[in-house]
Amino acid sequence: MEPSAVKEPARRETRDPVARAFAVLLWMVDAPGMSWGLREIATGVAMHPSTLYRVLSHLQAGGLIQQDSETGRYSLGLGFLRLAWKAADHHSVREVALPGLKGLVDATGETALLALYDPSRQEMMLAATVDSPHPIRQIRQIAEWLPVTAGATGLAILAFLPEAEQRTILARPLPALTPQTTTNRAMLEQALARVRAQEYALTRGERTPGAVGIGAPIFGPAGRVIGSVGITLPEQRFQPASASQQAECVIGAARTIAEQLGGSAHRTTR
Amino acid sequence: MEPSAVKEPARRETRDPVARAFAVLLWMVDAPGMSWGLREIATGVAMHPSTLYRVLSHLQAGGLIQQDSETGRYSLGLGFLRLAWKAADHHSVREVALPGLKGLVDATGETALLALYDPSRQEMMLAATVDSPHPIRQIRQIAEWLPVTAGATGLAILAFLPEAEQRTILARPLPALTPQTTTNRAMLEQALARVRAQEYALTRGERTPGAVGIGAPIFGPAGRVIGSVGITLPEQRFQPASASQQAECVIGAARTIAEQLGGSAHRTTR
DNA sequence: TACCATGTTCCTTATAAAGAAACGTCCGTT
DNA sequence: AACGGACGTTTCTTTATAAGGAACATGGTA
Repeated sequence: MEPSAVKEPARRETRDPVARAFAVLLWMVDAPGMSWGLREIATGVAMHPSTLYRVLSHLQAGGLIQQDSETGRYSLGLGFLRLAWKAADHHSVREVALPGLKGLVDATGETALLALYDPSRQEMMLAATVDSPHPIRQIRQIAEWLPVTAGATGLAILAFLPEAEQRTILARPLPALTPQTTTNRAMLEQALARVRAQEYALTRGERTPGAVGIGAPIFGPAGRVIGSVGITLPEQRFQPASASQQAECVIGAARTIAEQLGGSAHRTTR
Repeated sequence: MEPSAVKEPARRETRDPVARAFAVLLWMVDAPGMSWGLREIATGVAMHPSTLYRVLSHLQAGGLIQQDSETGRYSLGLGFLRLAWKAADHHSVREVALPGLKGLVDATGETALLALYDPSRQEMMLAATVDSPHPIRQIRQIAEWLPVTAGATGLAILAFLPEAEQRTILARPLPALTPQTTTNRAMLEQALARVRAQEYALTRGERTPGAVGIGAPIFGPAGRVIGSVGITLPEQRFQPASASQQAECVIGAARTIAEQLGGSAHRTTR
Protein backbone atom coordinates (compact mmCIF):
# COMPACT_ATOMS: atom_id res chain seq x y z
CA MET A 1 0.00 0.00 0.00
CA GLU A 2 1.15 3.45 -0.83
CA PRO A 3 1.38 5.59 2.30
CA SER A 4 -1.18 8.17 1.35
CA ALA A 5 -1.02 11.67 2.77
CA VAL A 6 -4.75 11.81 3.12
CA LYS A 7 -4.96 13.28 6.56
CA GLU A 8 -3.16 16.24 7.97
CA PRO A 9 -1.55 15.29 11.30
CA ALA A 10 -3.62 18.01 12.96
CA ARG A 11 -1.45 20.08 15.27
CA ARG A 12 -1.49 18.76 18.75
CA GLU A 13 -1.91 21.14 21.58
CA THR A 14 0.84 21.40 24.10
CA ARG A 15 0.84 18.38 26.27
CA ASP A 16 0.44 19.44 29.85
CA PRO A 17 -1.82 17.21 31.87
CA VAL A 18 -1.42 19.23 35.02
CA ALA A 19 -2.55 22.44 33.38
CA ARG A 20 -5.46 20.59 31.78
CA ALA A 21 -6.49 19.05 35.06
CA PHE A 22 -6.49 22.40 36.79
CA ALA A 23 -8.28 24.02 33.91
CA VAL A 24 -11.07 21.50 34.39
CA LEU A 25 -11.22 22.04 38.14
CA LEU A 26 -11.15 25.78 37.73
CA TRP A 27 -13.94 25.60 35.21
CA MET A 28 -15.99 23.45 37.54
CA VAL A 29 -15.46 25.81 40.43
CA ASP A 30 -16.55 28.78 38.38
CA ALA A 31 -19.33 27.10 36.44
CA PRO A 32 -22.88 27.26 37.73
CA GLY A 33 -24.63 24.13 38.85
CA MET A 34 -23.49 21.12 40.77
CA SER A 35 -22.79 18.53 38.09
CA TRP A 36 -21.94 18.68 34.42
CA GLY A 37 -21.89 16.44 31.38
CA LEU A 38 -18.63 15.48 29.75
CA ARG A 39 -19.29 17.35 26.54
CA GLU A 40 -20.51 20.35 28.44
CA ILE A 41 -17.18 20.56 30.23
CA ALA A 42 -15.36 19.77 26.99
CA THR A 43 -16.74 22.83 25.26
CA GLY A 44 -16.18 24.90 28.37
CA VAL A 45 -12.48 24.15 28.55
CA ALA A 46 -12.04 23.61 24.80
CA MET A 47 -10.89 20.00 24.88
CA HIS A 48 -11.70 16.97 22.82
CA PRO A 49 -14.16 14.68 24.52
CA SER A 50 -11.75 11.79 24.44
CA THR A 51 -8.96 13.88 25.90
CA LEU A 52 -11.20 15.23 28.57
CA TYR A 53 -12.41 11.75 29.32
CA ARG A 54 -8.90 10.68 30.21
CA VAL A 55 -8.31 13.78 32.28
CA LEU A 56 -11.53 13.19 34.14
CA SER A 57 -10.63 9.57 34.67
CA HIS A 58 -7.38 10.57 36.27
CA LEU A 59 -9.02 13.16 38.43
CA GLN A 60 -11.59 10.64 39.46
CA ALA A 61 -8.90 8.12 40.33
CA GLY A 62 -7.48 10.72 42.66
CA GLY A 63 -10.89 11.30 44.18
CA LEU A 64 -10.83 14.91 43.06
CA ILE A 65 -14.02 14.58 41.11
CA GLN A 66 -16.77 12.03 41.14
CA GLN A 67 -19.16 10.68 38.63
CA ASP A 68 -22.78 9.84 39.13
CA SER A 69 -22.99 6.16 38.30
CA GLU A 70 -26.48 6.53 36.85
CA THR A 71 -26.48 9.71 34.85
CA GLY A 72 -22.76 9.68 34.04
CA ARG A 73 -22.47 13.32 34.95
CA TYR A 74 -19.44 14.64 36.74
CA SER A 75 -19.15 16.78 39.85
CA LEU A 76 -16.45 17.93 42.26
CA GLY A 77 -15.27 15.18 44.57
CA LEU A 78 -14.68 15.19 48.26
CA GLY A 79 -10.97 14.74 47.74
CA PHE A 80 -10.80 18.12 46.13
CA LEU A 81 -13.04 19.69 48.73
CA ARG A 82 -10.83 18.29 51.42
CA LEU A 83 -7.84 19.89 49.78
CA ALA A 84 -9.71 23.15 49.35
CA TRP A 85 -10.97 23.27 52.89
CA LYS A 86 -7.62 22.47 54.37
CA ALA A 87 -5.97 25.06 52.20
CA ALA A 88 -8.58 27.67 53.05
CA ASP A 89 -8.12 26.99 56.74
CA HIS A 90 -4.40 26.58 56.50
CA HIS A 91 -3.32 29.75 54.84
CA SER A 92 -2.80 31.99 57.78
CA VAL A 93 -3.05 35.31 55.98
CA ARG A 94 -6.78 35.33 55.87
CA GLU A 95 -7.34 34.31 59.46
CA VAL A 96 -4.43 36.29 60.81
CA ALA A 97 -5.64 39.40 59.07
CA LEU A 98 -9.25 39.18 60.18
CA PRO A 99 -8.75 40.66 63.66
CA GLY A 100 -6.79 43.51 62.12
CA LEU A 101 -9.55 44.12 59.61
CA LYS A 102 -12.17 44.04 62.33
CA GLY A 103 -10.17 46.53 64.34
CA LEU A 104 -10.05 48.74 61.31
CA VAL A 105 -13.80 48.54 60.94
CA ASP A 106 -14.25 49.42 64.60
CA ALA A 107 -11.95 52.38 64.29
CA THR A 108 -13.28 53.82 61.06
CA GLY A 109 -16.78 52.43 60.80
CA GLU A 110 -16.16 51.59 57.16
CA THR A 111 -15.76 48.39 55.17
CA ALA A 112 -12.24 46.95 55.37
CA LEU A 113 -10.50 45.01 52.60
CA LEU A 114 -7.48 42.76 52.43
CA ALA A 115 -5.69 42.53 49.08
CA LEU A 116 -2.92 40.04 48.28
CA TYR A 117 -0.41 40.42 45.49
CA ASP A 118 0.71 37.65 43.17
CA PRO A 119 4.19 38.40 41.81
CA SER A 120 3.96 35.91 38.98
CA ARG A 121 0.70 37.27 37.63
CA GLN A 122 1.50 40.81 38.74
CA GLU A 123 -2.09 41.11 39.81
CA MET A 124 -3.87 41.22 43.12
CA MET A 125 -6.84 39.51 44.68
CA LEU A 126 -9.27 40.57 47.39
CA ALA A 127 -8.83 37.90 50.02
CA ALA A 128 -11.20 39.11 52.69
CA THR A 129 -13.63 41.91 53.42
CA VAL A 130 -15.14 42.91 56.73
CA ASP A 131 -18.18 45.11 57.00
CA SER A 132 -19.34 46.89 60.12
CA PRO A 133 -22.54 45.02 60.98
CA HIS A 134 -21.83 41.64 59.40
CA PRO A 135 -18.68 39.63 60.12
CA ILE A 136 -17.71 38.72 56.56
CA ARG A 137 -19.31 39.61 53.30
CA GLN A 138 -18.60 37.28 50.45
CA ILE A 139 -19.83 39.81 47.97
CA ARG A 140 -17.48 41.94 45.93
CA GLN A 141 -14.92 40.54 43.55
CA ILE A 142 -13.44 38.34 46.21
CA ALA A 143 -11.07 35.65 44.97
CA GLU A 144 -10.89 37.27 41.56
CA TRP A 145 -7.84 38.67 39.86
CA LEU A 146 -7.68 42.45 39.76
CA PRO A 147 -5.08 44.85 38.35
CA VAL A 148 -2.91 46.83 40.76
CA THR A 149 -3.10 49.89 38.55
CA ALA A 150 -6.39 51.12 39.97
CA GLY A 151 -8.01 51.56 43.34
CA ALA A 152 -6.46 52.41 46.68
CA THR A 153 -5.49 48.86 47.58
CA GLY A 154 -3.98 48.41 44.13
CA LEU A 155 -1.90 51.58 44.17
CA ALA A 156 -0.77 50.87 47.71
CA ILE A 157 0.80 47.69 46.34
CA LEU A 158 2.07 49.01 43.03
CA ALA A 159 3.77 52.03 44.58
CA PHE A 160 6.05 49.87 46.69
CA LEU A 161 6.94 47.15 44.23
CA PRO A 162 10.53 46.91 43.01
CA GLU A 163 11.12 49.50 40.32
CA ALA A 164 11.69 46.97 37.55
CA GLU A 165 8.42 45.28 38.35
CA GLN A 166 6.62 48.61 38.39
CA ARG A 167 7.99 49.50 35.00
CA THR A 168 6.86 46.19 33.58
CA ILE A 169 3.35 46.72 34.86
CA LEU A 170 3.18 50.35 33.77
CA ALA A 171 4.46 49.43 30.31
CA ARG A 172 1.27 47.51 29.63
CA PRO A 173 -1.90 49.38 28.68
CA LEU A 174 -3.74 50.51 31.77
CA PRO A 175 -7.19 48.92 32.00
CA ALA A 176 -10.06 51.30 32.65
CA LEU A 177 -12.27 49.66 35.24
CA THR A 178 -14.42 52.76 35.56
CA PRO A 179 -14.49 56.17 33.86
CA GLN A 180 -12.53 57.48 36.85
CA THR A 181 -9.64 55.06 36.42
CA THR A 182 -6.33 56.74 35.66
CA THR A 183 -5.25 55.46 32.26
CA ASN A 184 -2.53 57.98 31.64
CA ARG A 185 0.83 56.61 32.58
CA ALA A 186 2.41 59.90 33.61
CA MET A 187 -0.51 60.77 35.84
CA LEU A 188 -0.43 57.36 37.42
CA GLU A 189 3.28 57.66 38.15
CA GLN A 190 2.63 61.00 39.75
CA ALA A 191 -0.06 59.43 41.90
CA LEU A 192 2.31 56.64 42.87
CA ALA A 193 4.93 59.15 43.97
CA ARG A 194 2.40 60.71 46.29
CA VAL A 195 1.44 57.31 47.63
CA ARG A 196 5.07 56.64 48.47
CA ALA A 197 5.38 60.02 50.17
CA GLN A 198 2.20 59.63 52.18
CA GLU A 199 2.65 55.92 52.83
CA TYR A 200 -0.96 55.42 51.81
CA ALA A 201 -3.16 55.70 48.73
CA LEU A 202 -6.37 57.66 48.39
CA THR A 203 -8.50 57.14 45.30
CA ARG A 204 -11.99 58.05 44.16
CA GLY A 205 -14.13 55.72 42.13
CA GLU A 206 -11.23 54.10 40.32
CA ARG A 207 -12.51 50.59 40.81
CA THR A 208 -16.06 51.09 42.00
CA PRO A 209 -17.94 54.19 40.82
CA GLY A 210 -18.93 56.46 43.67
CA ALA A 211 -16.60 54.83 46.18
CA VAL A 212 -13.60 56.33 47.89
CA GLY A 213 -10.77 54.06 48.98
CA ILE A 214 -7.83 54.43 51.33
CA GLY A 215 -5.14 51.77 51.22
CA ALA A 216 -1.78 51.01 52.81
CA PRO A 217 0.81 48.38 51.89
CA ILE A 218 1.64 45.25 53.85
CA PHE A 219 5.28 44.26 53.86
CA GLY A 220 6.25 40.61 54.20
CA PRO A 221 9.13 38.96 56.05
CA ALA A 222 11.54 39.72 53.21
CA GLY A 223 10.53 43.37 53.25
CA ARG A 224 8.64 43.17 49.99
CA VAL A 225 5.03 44.15 49.48
CA ILE A 226 2.78 41.14 49.76
CA GLY A 227 -0.52 42.99 49.69
CA SER A 228 -2.42 45.86 51.15
CA VAL A 229 -5.16 46.80 53.54
CA GLY A 230 -7.80 49.33 52.81
CA ILE A 231 -11.16 50.80 53.61
CA THR A 232 -13.84 51.84 51.18
CA LEU A 233 -16.72 54.20 51.71
CA PRO A 234 -19.37 55.97 49.64
CA GLU A 235 -18.23 59.27 48.19
CA GLN A 236 -20.96 61.29 49.88
CA ARG A 237 -19.92 60.08 53.30
CA PHE A 238 -16.28 60.90 52.67
CA GLN A 239 -14.89 63.98 54.42
CA PRO A 240 -11.49 65.15 53.18
CA ALA A 241 -10.78 66.63 56.60
CA SER A 242 -10.81 63.25 58.29
CA ALA A 243 -8.94 61.48 55.51
CA SER A 244 -5.51 61.64 57.07
CA GLN A 245 -6.89 60.42 60.35
CA GLN A 246 -8.52 57.45 58.66
CA ALA A 247 -5.35 56.84 56.73
CA GLU A 248 -3.48 56.56 60.01
CA CYS A 249 -5.87 53.83 61.07
CA VAL A 250 -5.32 51.99 57.80
CA ILE A 251 -1.55 52.27 58.08
CA GLY A 252 -1.72 51.04 61.64
CA ALA A 253 -3.79 48.05 60.61
CA ALA A 254 -1.37 47.24 57.82
CA ARG A 255 1.52 47.27 60.26
CA THR A 256 -0.33 45.13 62.76
CA ILE A 257 -1.10 42.54 60.12
CA ALA A 258 2.44 42.62 58.80
CA GLU A 259 3.82 42.01 62.27
CA GLN A 260 1.47 39.12 62.88
CA LEU A 261 2.54 37.62 59.59
CA GLY A 262 6.08 37.64 60.86
CA GLY A 263 6.97 40.43 58.52
CA SER A 264 8.71 43.66 59.27
CA ALA A 265 6.63 46.66 60.18
CA HIS A 266 8.35 48.76 57.56
CA ARG A 267 9.74 48.08 54.18
CA THR A 268 13.39 47.21 53.93
CA THR A 269 13.73 47.42 50.18
CA ARG A 270 12.07 49.47 47.60
CA MET B 1 32.02 -1.10 22.17
CA GLU B 2 30.36 -3.94 23.84
CA PRO B 3 26.94 -2.95 25.13
CA SER B 4 27.66 -3.44 28.79
CA ALA B 5 24.86 -4.13 31.24
CA VAL B 6 26.42 -1.94 33.83
CA LYS B 7 23.36 -0.14 35.02
CA GLU B 8 20.02 -1.50 35.86
CA PRO B 9 17.30 0.58 34.12
CA ALA B 10 15.91 1.35 37.56
CA ARG B 11 12.19 0.80 37.62
CA ARG B 12 10.33 3.94 36.89
CA GLU B 13 7.41 4.85 39.01
CA THR B 14 4.05 5.11 37.34
CA ARG B 15 3.97 8.22 35.30
CA ASP B 16 1.08 10.33 36.44
CA PRO B 17 1.88 14.02 36.56
CA VAL B 18 -1.54 15.00 37.82
CA ALA B 19 -1.34 12.71 40.81
CA ARG B 20 2.16 13.95 41.54
CA ALA B 21 1.07 17.56 41.35
CA PHE B 22 -1.75 16.97 43.77
CA ALA B 23 0.47 14.96 46.06
CA VAL B 24 2.73 17.96 46.32
CA LEU B 25 -0.13 20.35 46.98
CA LEU B 26 -1.63 18.03 49.54
CA TRP B 27 1.68 17.70 51.27
CA MET B 28 2.08 21.46 51.34
CA VAL B 29 -1.37 21.95 52.76
CA ASP B 30 -0.71 19.45 55.52
CA ALA B 31 2.88 20.34 56.24
CA PRO B 32 3.72 22.82 58.96
CA GLY B 33 5.29 26.12 58.09
CA MET B 34 4.72 28.54 55.28
CA SER B 35 7.49 27.73 52.83
CA TRP B 36 9.62 24.70 52.13
CA GLY B 37 12.81 23.76 50.37
CA LEU B 38 12.76 21.58 47.29
CA ARG B 39 14.54 18.67 48.91
CA GLU B 40 12.37 18.96 51.97
CA ILE B 41 9.29 18.49 49.82
CA ALA B 42 11.03 15.81 47.80
CA THR B 43 11.55 13.61 50.83
CA GLY B 44 8.04 14.38 52.05
CA VAL B 45 6.38 13.17 48.89
CA ALA B 46 9.08 10.62 48.01
CA MET B 47 10.12 12.04 44.67
CA HIS B 48 13.44 12.62 43.02
CA PRO B 49 14.57 16.23 43.28
CA SER B 50 14.76 16.61 39.54
CA THR B 51 11.30 15.15 39.06
CA LEU B 52 9.90 17.37 41.75
CA TYR B 53 11.63 20.33 40.21
CA ARG B 54 9.70 19.86 37.00
CA VAL B 55 6.43 19.36 38.85
CA LEU B 56 7.03 22.50 40.85
CA SER B 57 7.91 24.39 37.70
CA HIS B 58 4.61 23.41 36.17
CA LEU B 59 2.67 24.33 39.26
CA GLN B 60 4.46 27.62 39.39
CA ALA B 61 3.67 28.30 35.75
CA GLY B 62 0.03 27.84 36.66
CA GLY B 63 0.39 30.21 39.58
CA LEU B 64 -0.52 27.47 42.01
CA ILE B 65 2.68 27.80 43.96
CA GLN B 66 5.25 30.51 44.16
CA GLN B 67 8.92 30.64 44.82
CA ASP B 68 10.82 33.17 46.85
CA SER B 69 13.24 34.70 44.40
CA GLU B 70 15.88 35.15 47.09
CA THR B 71 15.82 32.02 49.17
CA GLY B 72 14.54 29.73 46.44
CA ARG B 73 12.03 28.23 48.81
CA TYR B 74 8.57 27.31 47.64
CA SER B 75 5.18 28.18 49.09
CA LEU B 76 1.54 27.94 48.09
CA GLY B 77 0.53 30.48 45.49
CA LEU B 78 -2.44 32.73 45.31
CA GLY B 79 -3.73 30.86 42.28
CA PHE B 80 -4.23 27.80 44.41
CA LEU B 81 -5.74 29.79 47.25
CA ARG B 82 -8.16 31.33 44.82
CA LEU B 83 -9.16 27.90 43.62
CA ALA B 84 -9.46 26.66 47.18
CA TRP B 85 -11.49 29.60 48.40
CA LYS B 86 -13.84 29.49 45.48
CA ALA B 87 -14.28 25.77 45.88
CA ALA B 88 -14.86 26.08 49.59
CA ASP B 89 -17.45 28.76 49.01
CA HIS B 90 -18.91 27.08 45.99
CA HIS B 91 -19.77 23.70 47.36
CA SER B 92 -23.08 24.40 48.89
CA VAL B 93 -23.23 21.45 51.24
CA ARG B 94 -21.23 23.08 53.97
CA GLU B 95 -23.05 26.38 53.91
CA VAL B 96 -26.43 24.88 53.26
CA ALA B 97 -26.04 22.50 56.15
CA LEU B 98 -24.87 25.05 58.70
CA PRO B 99 -28.31 26.40 59.61
CA GLY B 100 -29.54 22.85 60.05
CA LEU B 101 -26.60 22.05 62.28
CA LYS B 102 -27.17 25.17 64.31
CA GLY B 103 -30.79 24.26 64.71
CA LEU B 104 -29.71 20.87 65.94
CA VAL B 105 -27.42 22.46 68.50
CA ASP B 106 -30.24 24.73 69.68
CA ALA B 107 -32.60 21.78 70.03
CA THR B 108 -30.25 19.37 71.75
CA GLY B 109 -27.60 21.59 73.31
CA GLU B 110 -24.91 19.26 72.02
CA THR B 111 -22.21 19.48 69.39
CA ALA B 112 -23.49 18.77 65.88
CA LEU B 113 -21.50 17.14 63.09
CA LEU B 114 -21.88 16.89 59.34
CA ALA B 115 -20.29 13.88 57.65
CA LEU B 116 -19.97 13.43 53.88
CA TYR B 117 -19.43 10.13 52.12
CA ASP B 118 -17.04 9.56 49.25
CA PRO B 119 -18.18 6.59 47.15
CA SER B 120 -14.86 6.14 45.41
CA ARG B 121 -12.86 5.94 48.61
CA GLN B 122 -15.71 4.37 50.53
CA GLU B 123 -14.81 6.59 53.42
CA MET B 124 -16.33 9.65 55.01
CA MET B 125 -15.13 13.04 56.09
CA LEU B 126 -16.32 15.45 58.76
CA ALA B 127 -17.20 18.55 56.80
CA ALA B 128 -18.47 20.82 59.55
CA THR B 129 -19.05 20.89 63.27
CA VAL B 130 -21.11 23.31 65.32
CA ASP B 131 -20.76 23.67 69.04
CA SER B 132 -23.25 25.35 71.32
CA PRO B 133 -21.42 28.53 72.40
CA HIS B 134 -19.05 28.97 69.48
CA PRO B 135 -20.26 29.10 65.88
CA ILE B 136 -17.73 26.73 64.35
CA ARG B 137 -14.98 24.73 65.89
CA GLN B 138 -12.22 23.69 63.56
CA ILE B 139 -10.98 21.15 66.02
CA ARG B 140 -11.71 17.48 65.58
CA GLN B 141 -10.65 15.44 62.59
CA ILE B 142 -12.30 17.81 60.20
CA ALA B 143 -11.40 17.34 56.56
CA GLU B 144 -9.78 14.00 57.31
CA TRP B 145 -10.76 10.63 55.92
CA LEU B 146 -12.53 8.38 58.39
CA PRO B 147 -13.96 4.89 58.05
CA VAL B 148 -17.73 4.45 58.01
CA THR B 149 -17.47 1.31 60.10
CA ALA B 150 -17.37 3.12 63.42
CA GLY B 151 -19.18 5.94 65.13
CA ALA B 152 -22.76 7.07 64.84
CA THR B 153 -22.25 9.22 61.76
CA GLY B 154 -20.34 6.40 60.09
CA LEU B 155 -22.91 3.70 60.78
CA ALA B 156 -25.72 6.03 59.71
CA ILE B 157 -24.05 6.11 56.31
CA LEU B 158 -22.94 2.50 56.07
CA ALA B 159 -26.33 1.10 57.00
CA PHE B 160 -28.02 2.71 54.03
CA LEU B 161 -25.42 2.12 51.34
CA PRO B 162 -26.26 -0.26 48.48
CA GLU B 163 -25.84 -3.83 49.64
CA ALA B 164 -22.97 -4.59 47.30
CA GLU B 165 -21.06 -1.58 48.57
CA GLN B 166 -21.73 -2.57 52.15
CA ARG B 167 -20.41 -6.06 51.54
CA THR B 168 -17.25 -4.66 49.99
CA ILE B 169 -16.64 -2.46 52.97
CA LEU B 170 -17.44 -5.15 55.50
CA ALA B 171 -15.18 -7.61 53.71
CA ARG B 172 -12.18 -5.54 54.64
CA PRO B 173 -10.73 -5.77 58.16
CA LEU B 174 -12.56 -3.42 60.49
CA PRO B 175 -10.22 -0.79 61.92
CA ALA B 176 -10.33 -0.34 65.68
CA LEU B 177 -10.26 3.39 66.33
CA THR B 178 -10.84 2.86 70.03
CA PRO B 179 -11.16 -0.17 72.31
CA GLN B 180 -14.93 0.26 72.00
CA THR B 181 -14.98 -0.01 68.21
CA THR B 182 -16.90 -3.01 66.91
CA THR B 183 -14.41 -5.11 65.01
CA ASN B 184 -16.55 -8.22 64.76
CA ARG B 185 -18.31 -8.36 61.43
CA ALA B 186 -21.40 -10.21 62.62
CA MET B 187 -21.93 -7.82 65.49
CA LEU B 188 -21.50 -4.86 63.20
CA GLU B 189 -24.09 -6.23 60.77
CA GLN B 190 -26.47 -6.69 63.65
CA ALA B 191 -25.89 -3.10 64.69
CA LEU B 192 -26.50 -1.96 61.12
CA ALA B 193 -29.80 -3.80 61.01
CA ARG B 194 -30.91 -1.91 64.08
CA VAL B 195 -29.77 1.37 62.53
CA ARG B 196 -31.95 0.63 59.52
CA ALA B 197 -34.91 -0.22 61.71
CA GLN B 198 -34.55 2.86 63.90
CA GLU B 199 -33.50 5.18 61.06
CA TYR B 200 -30.69 6.40 63.29
CA ALA B 201 -27.46 5.15 64.84
CA LEU B 202 -26.47 5.29 68.50
CA THR B 203 -22.91 4.43 69.47
CA ARG B 204 -20.72 4.74 72.53
CA GLY B 205 -17.07 5.63 72.32
CA GLU B 206 -16.51 3.95 68.98
CA ARG B 207 -14.57 6.84 67.53
CA THR B 208 -13.83 9.01 70.54
CA PRO B 209 -13.46 7.34 73.94
CA GLY B 210 -16.06 8.51 76.41
CA ALA B 211 -18.29 10.07 73.78
CA VAL B 212 -21.78 9.03 72.77
CA GLY B 213 -22.97 9.72 69.25
CA ILE B 214 -26.33 9.81 67.54
CA GLY B 215 -26.41 9.95 63.74
CA ALA B 216 -28.93 9.92 60.91
CA PRO B 217 -28.36 9.56 57.17
CA ILE B 218 -28.75 12.28 54.56
CA PHE B 219 -30.14 11.16 51.22
CA GLY B 220 -29.19 12.97 48.05
CA PRO B 221 -31.19 13.84 44.96
CA ALA B 222 -30.75 10.36 43.53
CA GLY B 223 -31.97 8.79 46.76
CA ARG B 224 -28.56 7.53 47.78
CA VAL B 225 -26.80 8.30 51.02
CA ILE B 226 -24.46 11.21 50.62
CA GLY B 227 -23.58 11.66 54.25
CA SER B 228 -25.01 11.94 57.72
CA VAL B 229 -25.75 14.34 60.52
CA GLY B 230 -25.05 13.63 64.14
CA ILE B 231 -24.57 14.93 67.61
CA THR B 232 -21.94 13.91 70.08
CA LEU B 233 -21.92 14.30 73.85
CA PRO B 234 -19.89 13.11 76.83
CA GLU B 235 -20.98 9.74 78.16
CA GLN B 236 -21.75 11.03 81.66
CA ARG B 237 -24.19 13.59 80.31
CA PHE B 238 -25.98 11.00 78.20
CA GLN B 239 -29.39 9.85 79.42
CA PRO B 240 -30.80 6.79 77.68
CA ALA B 241 -34.31 8.01 78.42
CA SER B 242 -33.94 11.07 76.25
CA ALA B 243 -32.05 9.28 73.49
CA SER B 244 -35.02 8.66 71.22
CA GLN B 245 -36.11 12.25 71.60
CA GLN B 246 -32.67 13.51 70.64
CA ALA B 247 -32.62 11.04 67.78
CA GLU B 248 -35.81 12.61 66.47
CA CYS B 249 -34.06 15.95 66.38
CA VAL B 250 -31.13 14.47 64.50
CA ILE B 251 -33.41 12.77 61.98
CA GLY B 252 -35.32 15.99 61.52
CA ALA B 253 -32.11 17.91 60.89
CA ALA B 254 -30.98 15.29 58.39
CA ARG B 255 -34.22 15.65 56.48
CA THR B 256 -34.07 19.42 56.51
CA ILE B 257 -30.56 19.39 55.13
CA ALA B 258 -31.49 16.80 52.52
CA GLU B 259 -34.38 18.90 51.33
CA GLN B 260 -32.26 22.01 51.10
CA LEU B 261 -29.74 20.08 49.08
CA GLY B 262 -32.48 19.28 46.59
CA GLY B 263 -32.55 15.71 47.74
CA SER B 264 -35.49 13.63 48.72
CA ALA B 265 -36.45 13.56 52.35
CA HIS B 266 -36.46 9.77 52.37
CA ARG B 267 -34.42 7.17 50.66
CA THR B 268 -35.71 5.81 47.39
CA THR B 269 -33.31 2.94 47.00
CA ARG B 270 -31.53 0.77 49.37
C1' DT C 1 -38.01 2.79 13.56
C1' DA C 2 -34.60 6.18 12.85
C1' DC C 3 -32.37 9.73 14.89
C1' DC C 4 -29.40 12.33 17.78
C1' DA C 5 -26.92 13.10 21.82
C1' DT C 6 -24.46 11.14 25.29
C1' DG C 7 -20.35 8.70 27.69
C1' DT C 8 -16.85 5.42 26.29
C1' DT C 9 -13.19 2.79 23.76
C1' DC C 10 -9.66 1.95 20.31
C1' DC C 11 -5.79 3.40 17.81
C1' DT C 12 -1.32 5.86 16.23
C1' DT C 13 2.23 8.98 16.88
C1' DA C 14 4.86 12.50 18.87
C1' DT C 15 6.08 14.29 23.21
C1' DA C 16 7.13 15.25 27.66
C1' DA C 17 7.74 12.61 32.26
C1' DA C 18 11.08 10.15 34.86
C1' DG C 19 15.39 9.49 36.98
C1' DA C 20 20.40 9.70 37.15
C1' DA C 21 24.25 12.46 37.32
C1' DA C 22 26.66 16.59 37.00
C1' DC C 23 26.66 21.72 37.78
C1' DG C 24 27.08 26.27 40.05
C1' DT C 25 26.35 28.64 44.43
C1' DC C 26 25.96 29.69 48.88
C1' DC C 27 26.69 28.56 53.55
C1' DG C 28 29.35 27.21 57.88
C1' DT C 29 33.42 25.26 59.29
C1' DT C 30 38.33 24.10 59.17
C1' DA D 1 41.72 30.53 52.11
C1' DA D 2 40.14 26.12 51.40
C1' DC D 3 37.05 22.68 52.32
C1' DG D 4 32.56 20.16 52.83
C1' DG D 5 27.91 19.93 52.48
C1' DA D 6 23.62 21.44 51.37
C1' DC D 7 20.86 23.76 48.30
C1' DG D 8 18.21 24.72 43.68
C1' DT D 9 19.03 23.90 38.86
C1' DT D 10 20.33 21.85 34.37
C1' DT D 11 21.31 18.32 31.05
C1' DC D 12 20.58 13.99 29.15
C1' DT D 13 18.34 9.43 27.51
C1' DT D 14 14.68 6.39 27.42
C1' DT D 15 10.08 5.19 27.04
C1' DA D 16 5.51 5.38 28.92
C1' DT D 17 1.64 7.98 27.88
C1' DA D 18 -1.08 12.25 26.44
C1' DA D 19 -3.48 13.79 22.47
C1' DG D 20 -6.98 13.63 19.10
C1' DG D 21 -9.37 11.29 15.37
C1' DA D 22 -12.75 7.97 14.64
C1' DA D 23 -15.71 4.35 15.79
C1' DC D 24 -18.63 2.39 19.41
C1' DA D 25 -22.64 1.29 22.66
C1' DT D 26 -26.41 3.19 24.82
C1' DG D 27 -30.55 5.85 25.91
C1' DG D 28 -33.97 8.96 25.24
C1' DT D 29 -37.08 11.03 21.75
C1' DA D 30 -39.76 12.16 17.48
